[in-house]
Amino acid sequence: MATGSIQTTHSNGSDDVDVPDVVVERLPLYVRVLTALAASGIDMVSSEQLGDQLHMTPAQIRKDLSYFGRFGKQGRGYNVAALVNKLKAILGLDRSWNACIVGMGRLGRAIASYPGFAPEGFKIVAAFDTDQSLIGTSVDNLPVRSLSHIRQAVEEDDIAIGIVAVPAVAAQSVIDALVDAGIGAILNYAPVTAHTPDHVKIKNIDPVMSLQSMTYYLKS
Amino acid sequence: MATGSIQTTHSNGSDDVDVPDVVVERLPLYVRVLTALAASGIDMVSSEQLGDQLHMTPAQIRKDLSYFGRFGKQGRGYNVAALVNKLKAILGLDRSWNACIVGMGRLGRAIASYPGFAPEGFKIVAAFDTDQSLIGTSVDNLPVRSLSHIRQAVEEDDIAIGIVAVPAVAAQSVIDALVDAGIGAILNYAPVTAHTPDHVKIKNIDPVMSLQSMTYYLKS
DNA sequence: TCCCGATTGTGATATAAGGCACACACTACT
DNA sequence: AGTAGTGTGTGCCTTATATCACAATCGGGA
Repeated sequence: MATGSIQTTHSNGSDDVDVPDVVVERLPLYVRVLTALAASGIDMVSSEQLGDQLHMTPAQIRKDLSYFGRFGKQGRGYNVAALVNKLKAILGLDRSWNACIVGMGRLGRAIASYPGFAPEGFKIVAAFDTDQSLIGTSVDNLPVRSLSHIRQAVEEDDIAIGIVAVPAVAAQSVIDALVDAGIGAILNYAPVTAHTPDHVKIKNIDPVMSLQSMTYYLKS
Repeated sequence: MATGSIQTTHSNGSDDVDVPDVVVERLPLYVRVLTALAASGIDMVSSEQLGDQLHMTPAQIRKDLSYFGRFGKQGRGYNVAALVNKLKAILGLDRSWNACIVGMGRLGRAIASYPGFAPEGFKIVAAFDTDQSLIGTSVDNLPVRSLSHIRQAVEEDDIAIGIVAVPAVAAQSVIDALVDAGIGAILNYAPVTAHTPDHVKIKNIDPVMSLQSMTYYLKS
């Protein structure tokens, strides 16, 4: 089970082992504030300043960063531009990624035309559905194809990410198909607890569930 | 800081203290699978069966439930219908909740016309924007009003939840306005780390950030 | 009625995450 | 060059979360 692990803290190169998921999930947050700081002309920042912005303790930020190297200078803090570049490289955000959407109903179309992905390097290059009346149509110049073409498309277009926007009942089989086609990560909008093999990351977007847990605190 | 807390495990009534957030966040998951089980005619379920479906250990499910009471029977498991009702009551899902949307751009309109909220008891009863060219228009029979009317609307329409779909730069001030108007929970779609006072829950929906953390595992 | 197989609820234990606090490093100023 | 001030990186401790494992309890069949 638990692998005896040494946290080698080399300053360069990619990580050696076992960075906790929670840490990885915070990195995009750091990238975001750092990018904003850079845009406003700030070029040096301390973990305390970052902590103020993010409502975290400075120690947590320093420790998170220390999983990947030594990026700061004592007495000075972090160079904003350098750190943002390092973090982007660590996250693999120094390149662009191709994604496909499965499910071109109302939700899928909204996602396809969401303008927030492209500027961050996520390109939606293919769209699939099983509904014959949708296949052949286009959404924002993106032709909707039959789901049966997915395997071929993943290879040809180097698609690493699948976005699932199908009804709950269809979700697991679509996810299986994506996994089978060789996709590496899935963003799932369907309200189901889907299963993937360990080598395929999956994250769920579920506004209803978010609301359903917040009401607990409302019914004071 | 930490309140010396006794975990009173009364079977009835609402909780007394301090249930961890992680536990509350899992409850909607339980509600969902239990509802599905009920729909397929199953009326008794064990923690092991639930664990299989949700990919969790049975012990975790039992312990989560034990924060709120004793719902199972030894040797038999849980009565599906009874448990789902209990959990819904605990989460405050045995009633409906009114919500408003702020920001009626592309994203706000997509959220407003998303058909998934109403069946779960979340009613979007008001929409706001600051853009004069949007105010007065309607989205799915929902009139878009000036943000300056928010306080009045929250009181008159008993709005407990605010959904934020404005650009990043405007988000914090909109959130402040919602807090000020007396809202109790916020679902934030803007890509910012927003701050609220302790008594106002906030949850973020951010597909881009989800993608940005998954790429870490892709860049093998 | 009594016993057997099943499954809960929960104290105790293990693991994971977070925070503290300080030695060390770097800059600037005299 | 020496010194004061600042802020990192990290060992150690605290807190939070997950899991184990077992006594207590239930229903059903002999």
